[in-house]
Amino acid sequence: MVKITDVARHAGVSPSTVSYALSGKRPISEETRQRVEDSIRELGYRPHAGARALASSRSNVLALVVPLRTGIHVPVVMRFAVSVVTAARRHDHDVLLLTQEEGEDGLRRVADTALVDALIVMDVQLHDGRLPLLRALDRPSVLIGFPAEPAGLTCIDLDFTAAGELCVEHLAGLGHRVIALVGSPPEVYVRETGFAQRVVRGFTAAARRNGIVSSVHPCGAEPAAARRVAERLLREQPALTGVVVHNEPVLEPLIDAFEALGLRVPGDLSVTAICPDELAGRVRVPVTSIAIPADEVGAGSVELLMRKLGGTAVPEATLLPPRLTVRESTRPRP
Amino acid sequence: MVKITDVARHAGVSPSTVSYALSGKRPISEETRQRVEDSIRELGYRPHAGARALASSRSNVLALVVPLRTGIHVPVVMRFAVSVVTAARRHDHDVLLLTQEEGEDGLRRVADTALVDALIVMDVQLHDGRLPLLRALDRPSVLIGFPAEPAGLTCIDLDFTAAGELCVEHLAGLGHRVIALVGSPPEVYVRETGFAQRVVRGFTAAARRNGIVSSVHPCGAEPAAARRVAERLLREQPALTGVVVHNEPVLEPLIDAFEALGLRVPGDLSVTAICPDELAGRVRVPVTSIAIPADEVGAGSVELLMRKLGGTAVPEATLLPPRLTVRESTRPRP
DNA sequence: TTCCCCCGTCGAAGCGCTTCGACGGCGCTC
DNA sequence: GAGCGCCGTCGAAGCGCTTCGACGGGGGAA
Repeated sequence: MVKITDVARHAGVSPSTVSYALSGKRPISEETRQRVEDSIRELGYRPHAGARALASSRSNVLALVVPLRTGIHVPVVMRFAVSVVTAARRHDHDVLLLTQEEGEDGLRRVADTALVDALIVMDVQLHDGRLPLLRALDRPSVLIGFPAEPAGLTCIDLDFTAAGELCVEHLAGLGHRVIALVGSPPEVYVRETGFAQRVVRGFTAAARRNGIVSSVHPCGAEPAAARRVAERLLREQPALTGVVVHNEPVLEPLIDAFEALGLRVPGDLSVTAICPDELAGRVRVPVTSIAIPADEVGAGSVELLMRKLGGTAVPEATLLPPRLTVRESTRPRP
Repeated sequence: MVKITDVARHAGVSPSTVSYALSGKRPISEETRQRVEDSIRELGYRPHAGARALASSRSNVLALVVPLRTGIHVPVVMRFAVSVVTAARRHDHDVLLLTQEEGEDGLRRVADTALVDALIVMDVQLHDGRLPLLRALDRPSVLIGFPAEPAGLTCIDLDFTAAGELCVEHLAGLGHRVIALVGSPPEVYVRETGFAQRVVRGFTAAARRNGIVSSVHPCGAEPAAARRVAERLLREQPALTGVVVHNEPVLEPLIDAFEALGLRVPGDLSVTAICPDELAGRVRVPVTSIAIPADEVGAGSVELLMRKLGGTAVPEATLLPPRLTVRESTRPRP
């Protein structure tokens, strides 16, 4: 293994000069820096991560806690994870993967052993047991999602309330007067996952504001559940002309079910969704939708952490505004 | 921060004794160990990961490279990742997440900086550019999947050839004489991803051996592609009574498409799949399937790495035997 | 011309842990 | 009863890096 002293000797400088040339924490003449860089390249020097972490008390590693519960859409989680890794690399950091399963102990462990400098926690519940720990930890953290009481924490997410509202406004603008929200699986609401409830709140508020008849229907992730919901909607809301879907795996089956029941999309029924663009565009009838901005959220959470690590204050709440993309599944009320 | 010297002082022993009590690398009297453990608990001591890594030249971190290409089923990737993390934790290791995007440089970086002790690489291509690097690296690695030339490497995966065969044998045993394989998206074959081609090979060989008329059909991941394949099969193979599906997202849409074309499953058509059990059981007609043993593969890859890190020799190839679970989608030929 | 300051560099002191050699003391063996 | 060996523990030497204080020399100000 080639170490910093080897580079120093080869470049004819002291180890500290090599270190400063690398970190830029003190001025180094252009000429010396060049020599050092040449030596580094020539010898293939790579600083030892552990030694660096020990001396600088910075590991340059971020912890990412991913959820593995039922009812959450795995591809979205993966997109978050990938964007976090990519953004972290841009800041010369790596990402340690933790599963929800390890829970609080895992968080405490990686923080206390100084394995990581900071933490990103996904899938936050409204009353999440990890919140006190995160507040108490001596390391910065960012939550993807909002708990009921976010004071003292840093949170980032799509503004799901506004997303629910925006879907309704869009349908209202097209003249629809009776609409329904097909939501996440029941267990997601039972767990009090913030984002699902926020969609409901936005949806309901906007409907009331627009004098629209509305109803909310949690729905399992299986096609059969979608069919049941579709049948029930037709039965109970015969005047229905607009549907908002917040449940990825069920989007296409639901449209199929409506069509099987004789309702054309968008002819008889306008459908909007809150889901990844990729999914919305891939459905048989491309669906007007609000994207889950996984990349922005992932990159944003890393950005926030970097600022906190740098000692800069950051806002406690970062809500990304929803953007609605009109596709072929919505149309003015006939 | 409480360090090992604090614990030592508190327990009335030397730091090295604390270290040995923790690692068990030298005998420590039961009484002393007890005192040390009490002190550790009382003071809330956590060894500093960087210091440990520096002194022991072991970081207790594994690198996991996850794919993010199109055509591979994300939930399966996630299951692998989670099982790797879980297994790693059982061996007191953590997992660093790398994306394919970083490529060879990322692998070299985490290995050379001693950030990780060993590497797990998923989604290996038949002629993967990373293979020479992995062979040259001074750190052990395990591939999930098999390249064309696995000599000098350690690989683990489901025996996809045997899986393809087993599906055919099952259908043959039920009397089916004309069968088709609906495979992964075309790009997966173009990339020469080992597992997809192995299924084809096993499928074809077993069909020939059993005197069965067979055909292979790559298929995109969208429902529309499934419908096209279903129509084409009916047109070109009117005598078809058995289908093997190796394409997760398309499994249910394909069955729907067959039924829409008037073919009942399993009445007119027997269907088997190679896919996660979770998916197979969730389809409207629960599908006879061979599971992707993500947990065994993930845990197995960690186990192999641990043995390699321990200096034990391990087999170059570990092929997990396929297990077929009979559900409701297969039936003797009418 | 002199003084001061700052730029660029060096040396040394750790960061917190592991590990190796050493060393008492006890129980055996012969 | 003397000696050998082993068990349990200690002390010290690093592991490879960062960082702090120090210092020589050159340029600008007075």
